Amino acid sequence: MSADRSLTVQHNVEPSTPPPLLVGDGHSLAFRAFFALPVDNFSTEAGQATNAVWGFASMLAQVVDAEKPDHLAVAFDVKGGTFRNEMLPQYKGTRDAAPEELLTQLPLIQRMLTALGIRYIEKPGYEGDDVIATLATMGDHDGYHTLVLSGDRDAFQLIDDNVTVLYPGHHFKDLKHMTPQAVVDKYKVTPAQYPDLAALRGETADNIPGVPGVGDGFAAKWINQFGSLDAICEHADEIGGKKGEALRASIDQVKLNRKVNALVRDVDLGVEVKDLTFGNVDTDALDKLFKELEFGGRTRTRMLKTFNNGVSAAQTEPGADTADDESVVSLDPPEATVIDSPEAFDAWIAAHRAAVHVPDDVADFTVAGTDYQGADRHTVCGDAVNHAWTVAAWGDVRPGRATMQSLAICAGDEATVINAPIDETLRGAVQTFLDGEHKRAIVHGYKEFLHLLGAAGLDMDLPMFDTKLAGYLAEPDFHADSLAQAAEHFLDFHADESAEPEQGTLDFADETVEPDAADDGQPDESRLRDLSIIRGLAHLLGPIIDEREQCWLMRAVELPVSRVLHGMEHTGAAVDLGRITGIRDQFAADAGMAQNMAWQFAGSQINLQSPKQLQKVLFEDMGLKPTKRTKTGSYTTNAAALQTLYLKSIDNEQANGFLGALLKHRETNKLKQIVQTLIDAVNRKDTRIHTTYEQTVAATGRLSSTDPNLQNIPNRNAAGREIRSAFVPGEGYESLMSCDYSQVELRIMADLSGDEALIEAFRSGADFHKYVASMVYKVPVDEITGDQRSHVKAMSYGLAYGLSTYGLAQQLGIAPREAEALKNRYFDTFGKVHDYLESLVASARKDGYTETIFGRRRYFPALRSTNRVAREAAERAALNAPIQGSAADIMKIAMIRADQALREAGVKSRIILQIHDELVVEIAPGESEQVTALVSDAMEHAVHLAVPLDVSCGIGADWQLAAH
DNA sequence: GTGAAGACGTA
DNA sequence: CGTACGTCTTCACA
Repeated sequence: MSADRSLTVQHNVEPSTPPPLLVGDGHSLAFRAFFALPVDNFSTEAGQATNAVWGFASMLAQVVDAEKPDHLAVAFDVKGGTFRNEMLPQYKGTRDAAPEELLTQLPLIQRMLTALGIRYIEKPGYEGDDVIATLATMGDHDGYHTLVLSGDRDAFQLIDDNVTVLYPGHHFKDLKHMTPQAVVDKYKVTPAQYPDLAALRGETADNIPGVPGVGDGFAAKWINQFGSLDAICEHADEIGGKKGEALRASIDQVKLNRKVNALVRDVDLGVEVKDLTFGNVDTDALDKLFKELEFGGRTRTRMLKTFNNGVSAAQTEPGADTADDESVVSLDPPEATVIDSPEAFDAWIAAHRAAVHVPDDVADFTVAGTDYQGADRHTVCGDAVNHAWTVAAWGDVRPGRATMQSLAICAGDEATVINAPIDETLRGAVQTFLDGEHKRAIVHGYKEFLHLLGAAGLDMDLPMFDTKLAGYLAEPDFHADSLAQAAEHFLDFHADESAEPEQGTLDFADETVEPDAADDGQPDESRLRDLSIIRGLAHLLGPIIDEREQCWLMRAVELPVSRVLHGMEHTGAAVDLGRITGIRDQFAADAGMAQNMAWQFAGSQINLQSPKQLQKVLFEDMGLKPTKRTKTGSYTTNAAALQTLYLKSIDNEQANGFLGALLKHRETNKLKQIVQTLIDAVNRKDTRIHTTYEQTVAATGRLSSTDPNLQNIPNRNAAGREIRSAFVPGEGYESLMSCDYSQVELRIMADLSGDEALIEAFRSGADFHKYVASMVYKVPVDEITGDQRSHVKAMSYGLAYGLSTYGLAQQLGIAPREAEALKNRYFDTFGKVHDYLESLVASARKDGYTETIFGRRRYFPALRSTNRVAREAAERAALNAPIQGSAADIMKIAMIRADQALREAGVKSRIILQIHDELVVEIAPGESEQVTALVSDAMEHAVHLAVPLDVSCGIGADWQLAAH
């Protein structure tokens, strides 16, 4: 990670073209905004949804900022049918197909456009697309360069040298500039031919059927072969095969499609392009509207900045607004006082204590004695987040090498800054403050903060609120790498370049700092800004967390787990350097041998790590028949493919020999690389590896591990497992213990589904998979074959992933029909599991999100995608999220309980690693029995389910030997 | 130098 | 055509 990171600014690189005319497709934008933003977060007190309005404003502003048009208009559909309905009865004007909650927002959007001084145009009997086509044609005629902002591909027919369509990608942000060349590249036809292609293919979103079995590819092929749709129809008889047959069958439909998708370019709009200027916002109307919609001043400022020419937002900052708009928190940096004596510190705290109001019942929430079964999860932070101490520190947060540069405490609009090094007496004063006030403090990234504090000899018990964790709970699919990114995402606050931290200073918690960091004693402006950003985030996120009843999740689970993780990272895992370098050398030797052998067979020294070179050797030089393709269309050379090729090439001595050596090289070289990465990560001071656990990355609630990743150390085969023997107890410790949950996810499914048969399978205490197999196949347990057991096992595990029968068949090497039969038998036996899994997807579709046992949410906007692949992927993820997430919650609670139990027992043993369902504990001499009992109890009783949680523990002289 | 692609390690 | 991650190497680009 580098310290000198600059914000990436999107520049539109078209210096030669004049400022263009921008025409927006109002309906398409509103639709997009509606589905992109959760209604929950965007509704007025009265219940009016505002997500589409806000999203519309934000998207349009974004595009105007990027493209800087000098003329602007937005086209809308008009309610009721158009001429198209008469031609095609099932045709749905997009407007009539929209959900009610979106429709009520369209008038608000139009009101907003009027207030912003932007022309919107609608024409009865026509669609917005026709208006756009007409404007683009008029613009073309008048010499403008026109940009059409639309997510509707019908607009592609308008593209020429003077008309570009801005087509949103997966994220609205990455707009594709669709030029004639871009259309040809993507579809292999010209923009003018695009409607022909669309007519053949159909448009599922508009309920327009095309030729069955014909997609973009075939449509383009025919168009290029015959020149046009008309010509294709004339020569339909000459096209063979099923597709030709299908074409002839739907020829009338296709012709109709073509009529319907042709846009009208000469609607009488009663305006001229030159009149479509903008830049005069009616601030009174806008303020009135935004007040109704309960939009904050930040949105207002953004709108004025983009749409109000000449008049700066600051000048028109509303005076009347401030009275009724307490919701706006200033992001101006606080006034700072640098302090270097305990007396001054105490005085500053005393003087600012009055600005902090946190009710005792909020402050005194404690985890001790909390019932993790969730009897009382209705704790709230309420308004306290706006009246707390904001505490932050800056420096290098990497575990094992953390250093703190400065620390700041903020109350109200003022802050005190303490620069390192902190002398003994001042440190005492600060520690006293932290001990007394931690419950009234908000931070951003408690774990990172603890690393910084620790570097200065300080510590702080659980704070009241953590904006990093809150942001993660609010939106687990979004991940900010820095505080600045969080500010951008949640607060729409863009750090301007002049305020960029100067070289060497560092961010908050996520990056390293140059040793020569500026040290003039003056508080850095960007650090003070960080404080106000944290306050802004708390102000925004506090109510969201409260409203979703996730305050308990943050305070009783995430924050305590942060503290445990800090300890694990700080402690690190001890490594036997001699052993690990020996392992590395062995793998290196094996890999070298395999490489030489592969080179001999190949006859040249190709790079075995280059898929590209391998493709050439295997599929061109040796002429082997490829198995599968990668997503980009080239032939895969992955292990599965190589294995298949290897087995098929027994009679080809050269290929067979090469493939064997290549497979061997793949395996050993990978292991060598893994081991080398670990060696590089060993901290020379203590010969331990200090990983970093990311608590806000995995969307399901799991942790992840980086720098290095200690959650993917090989464990599946003997050679790889050997690496684990290099992890050993450190100085003063005698062994390692590994405890893991068996089948947690399946147990969660048993509990949540309430399936009596599956619950019984777990309660019986027998070999679980064998027992399930006997139920599925209806034969006694002792007659279950190895195949039956493994098939059922794969089925069980596949359930939680949304595994298809095809995938199951492939994995087990059986026929799809057999897999189908297995699935049917399985669900006959465990019917409630089936119903439960379906209900997960159904409720996600209905509510937009899934929830774990403890109320952790994940949102799935893609469930409403018209793209089948995307939608089905979302369905599988929605199925998996509550199961994987609940397992993650349970493990987090187990970690908190285990850590607490070890502390209370006063033992030296400590948790050092977590691998999703496994904990590794470093055991001090004489503590093994006691610690085994404490940790396994903490894990087994983390929650109470309808089935027992089974934990198995093992102890050994290294991690490998601790396996059980 | 940066980013995408491909590969592969874990639960 | 199975979820969730992180990291390495190569290769094409700036």
